[in-house]
Amino acid sequence: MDLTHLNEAQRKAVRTTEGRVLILAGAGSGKTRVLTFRMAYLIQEMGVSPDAILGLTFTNKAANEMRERIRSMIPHKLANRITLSTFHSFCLKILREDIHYLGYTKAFTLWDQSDVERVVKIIARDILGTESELPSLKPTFDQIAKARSDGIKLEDMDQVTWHDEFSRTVYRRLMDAFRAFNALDFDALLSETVRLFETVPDVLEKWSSRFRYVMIDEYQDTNPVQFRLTELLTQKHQNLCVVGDDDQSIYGWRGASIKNILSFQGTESIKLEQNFRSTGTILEAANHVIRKNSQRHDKKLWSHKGEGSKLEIFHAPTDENEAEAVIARLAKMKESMKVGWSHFAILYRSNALSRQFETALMKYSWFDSETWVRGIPYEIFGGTEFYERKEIKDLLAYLKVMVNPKDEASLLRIVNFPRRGIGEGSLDKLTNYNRTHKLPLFEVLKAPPPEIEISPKVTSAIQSFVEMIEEGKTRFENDLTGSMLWLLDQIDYKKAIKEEVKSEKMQAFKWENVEEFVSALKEQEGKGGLVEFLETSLLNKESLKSKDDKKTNKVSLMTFHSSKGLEFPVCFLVGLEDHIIPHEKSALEGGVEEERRLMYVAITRAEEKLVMSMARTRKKMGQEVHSTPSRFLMDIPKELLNVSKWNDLS
DNA sequence: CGTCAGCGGGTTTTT
DNA sequence: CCCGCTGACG
Repeated sequence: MDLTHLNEAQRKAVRTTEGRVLILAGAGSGKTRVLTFRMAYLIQEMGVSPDAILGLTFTNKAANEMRERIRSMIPHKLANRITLSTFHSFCLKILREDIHYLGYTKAFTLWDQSDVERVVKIIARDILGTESELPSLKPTFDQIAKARSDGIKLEDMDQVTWHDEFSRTVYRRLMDAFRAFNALDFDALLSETVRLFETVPDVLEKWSSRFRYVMIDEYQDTNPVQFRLTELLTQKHQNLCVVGDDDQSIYGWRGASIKNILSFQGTESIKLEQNFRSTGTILEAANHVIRKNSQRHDKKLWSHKGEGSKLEIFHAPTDENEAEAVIARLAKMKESMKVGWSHFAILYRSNALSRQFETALMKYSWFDSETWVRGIPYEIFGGTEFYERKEIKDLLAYLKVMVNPKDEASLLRIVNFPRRGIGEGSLDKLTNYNRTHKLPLFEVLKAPPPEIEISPKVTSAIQSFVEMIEEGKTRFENDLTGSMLWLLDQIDYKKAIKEEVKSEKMQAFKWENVEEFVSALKEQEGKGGLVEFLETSLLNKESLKSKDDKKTNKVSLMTFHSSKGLEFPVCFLVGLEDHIIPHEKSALEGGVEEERRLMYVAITRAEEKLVMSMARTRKKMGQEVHSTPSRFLMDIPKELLNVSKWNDLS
């Protein structure tokens, strides 16, 4: 295999196939390239069967990208046999095969955050009784989320310092609910797989003997449960290659444990420090910012691209001025560089900052082939995802109930939406009954026991609801799209939207989403049934989003977090003020190191030019506040900077 | 049972 | 300032 186009460190990483290998891959150092070469090398040079190789990533995008690259290197037939998926899809695959050992059935459904929150609320109300006021559940959610991503088991719960007994009880009952409702959420996919491996040795034996070579991407983002999972999976063959960059660990607040990469017990450690993305000046600035951190593997990025231009920085009087100045510079650069809008990205710490840049982009007029155009095309990445939208979740809930009638979170979501006269009073009686008798709610709806007092009106509403679900179940088995149209008609969803939101614009938007949902379903037609559709819509949201937004001629707007892994010729880092970055809330809990890494991630997105900006006063939650430049800017040597006046474009 | 006003809460979100 | 949820009313 030809490895001559790799540098020395990359070659070493590809050739070191045995044992526990740590590859510290700096930003833009060709990490994906190394991983794919390594897989191809294992197959072609070491004679390893592709069936014995497992590659785990965090995103579908990364998994797909790797698959594509591998397919260009080795025969498709071989490439397709490599198991290359996200942690979550991989666990799903295992659980669909073996979850019966844990008391679920294979038809289990997936819950998203809102389903879990709904159930936690029910549990909380049940514990506290209907009379007392429901306290804010946020601390409880946070505690439970932390315990779950740390993989604290129920029997070990004493180890946790619980804020109060309440959270502990909720946690226990949430875990019971998963089993009772035959449902799992994202965290449970991982933790139940670990539990399965730990309690059923045969299952662990089956999966761990199959994968002789395991590779983990973005290892700095793994949480303790994922750590445990990979350790279990590789304990037999001990060939584990982890790739990551501790300097880009920015998801600690979500449970990721930077310790996993900092104290990885390996037989070999390789650093990739040559950067193929950015100019020397950009890298030097980045190096200066990150080296102040104490908890890190020492690394220093360098590149062959030459020094490049200095980093531009300016300080505007107000946030509005800042946005206007950024857009004016952006437009001017586009003109002089003769490039498309997609060469530019505007990156910010938090979503709230995007507004003024949107406004400025929409207001800006520019000259395009002999005509004046008002508004620069842009796209906001992140934001409310398609599948997070209420109308989509409602429809998903209908489908989930048809697949798994035990799924009470989904059932409660739709039993009276759109309104069909099954009010809270009647529902309370029904849920009380089903909980005391330990029956699935849907069974109770099917045959409401006579001792429950419900009006005939409500009874008949329940009956027709049940009949509709039952009929839908049969319909969806043969035809997805047609059945969906039938369902939309049955529940008169168009009318429901009209009643829900006033503005016609919003109604049209929501209906468009529904139509998009139907076409997503159409695409699934022939590829699989409802179960598969529900899986992709929850675990692979990206693939079902409208595809036309790729490679379009638009300016990209996104948070520092969402920009990880991406690159743009020109990046504008905006709102670089103390309290924004480092964020005031992170500063308190010693999270400043993570904020610094976030700043580092943002800087290293730029290939050619980097422009940084801030404002002296900013509107924050309706109020004017004064702000000062980010302390991280002080770590960039003056000679790398070109300080300009905010309103001076020359 | 359904509607609307008034209140609390607002950092980041790969799956 | 802007949102979603709760709880008091019609």
